[in-house]
Amino acid sequence: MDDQTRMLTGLTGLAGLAQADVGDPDSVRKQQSLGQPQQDIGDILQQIMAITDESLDEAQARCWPEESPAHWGGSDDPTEGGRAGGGMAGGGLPLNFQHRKHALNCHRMKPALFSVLCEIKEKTVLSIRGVQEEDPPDPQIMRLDNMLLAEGVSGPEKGGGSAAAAAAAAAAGGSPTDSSIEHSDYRAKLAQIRQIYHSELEKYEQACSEFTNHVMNLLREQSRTRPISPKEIERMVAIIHRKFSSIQMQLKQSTCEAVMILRSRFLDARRKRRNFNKQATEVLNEYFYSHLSNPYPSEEAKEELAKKCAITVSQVSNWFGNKRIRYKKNIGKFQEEANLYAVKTAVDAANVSAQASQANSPATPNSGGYPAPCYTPDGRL
DNA sequence: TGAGATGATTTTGG
DNA sequence: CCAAAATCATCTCA
Repeated sequence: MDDQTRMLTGLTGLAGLAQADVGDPDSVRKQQSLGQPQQDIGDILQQIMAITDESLDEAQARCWPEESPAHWGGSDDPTEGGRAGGGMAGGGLPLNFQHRKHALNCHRMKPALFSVLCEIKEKTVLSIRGVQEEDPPDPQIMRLDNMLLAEGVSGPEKGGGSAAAAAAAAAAGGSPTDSSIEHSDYRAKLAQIRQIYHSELEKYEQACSEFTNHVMNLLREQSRTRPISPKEIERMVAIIHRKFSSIQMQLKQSTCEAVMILRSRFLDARRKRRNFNKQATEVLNEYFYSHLSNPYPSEEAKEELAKKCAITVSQVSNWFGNKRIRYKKNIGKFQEEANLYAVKTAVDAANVSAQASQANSPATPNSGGYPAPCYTPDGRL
């Protein structure tokens, strides 16, 4: 960078240009001390301007001086280039394009000029572009990442996945035997998804790094002939990564969808609903009808019932919720059942041998609770 | 195979 | 937040 600043002090025209284009106050100061190589710089600058002013066709045409040798003159005199750039494009030039290019490349001022051009470019084009290209971590992709991690698709090999699945299975509250069968099935499918996901991800990553390398090499190569700063290359790499990450997001999205479908297929409790066994229903009904005036078992009662029926507490709650609403909705339909359990309870309580009774008197609402059938303690209705 | 039963989940209301 | 009510999805059985 030292070289560069030293060189800058001599850049009469360029400093002006930089100031005009970029508004860099420093360049004003820098142009005040003029060194010896002023002539050379002016010359090179003119040449550069001439090149940029030329159309591609003109430049190409000049690569072949033998086609119009008379046109080119023969002078190597640097003062020849002292005219305005625009004029050069129209009139005869002292050097053909390749010669000029070579001369420029070999010139000792070239690195300094190049870095100045890079700087100007950076400050104009790139800064404008940079405004809309800030990339905060995409919330969408973060969400997808989190979900994939939680489902055990990404992240550590087995631990996360089976733990999450086990937790889900436990939450679903199925019976241990068939849940383990379905569980292994689920795990197999999840592993399949996981494998596909990882292989695709690897493919994308490989393609991304290959492409990035390719572009970087290309830009490095080009940076020998046109002003490309390392920062610009960096920026390009960032752009490529953004593009690839948007592709990755699609992969993640579809993986998430696949996992969700799998989950709903295997782990949605409704999909593997089993009716409670007869004994369990009996226990629950017994409790319900014997507490018909207040069919709301306490937490302890629920736990007790859950244990007796080999189901979970929340299943007991569900059962009572369903039972209450369905009983209330259609008392008539449950009358027979109510009587049956009423008899049963009464008999148990009185500890006397009961005789079956087919009477079905209409239920009468009891105080504040659910309508209950009438019965006497000895089992007669 | 379809209607009703039933367990689970979601929505609603206090 | 809890229970009621509505709804869903599956099971059972004629």
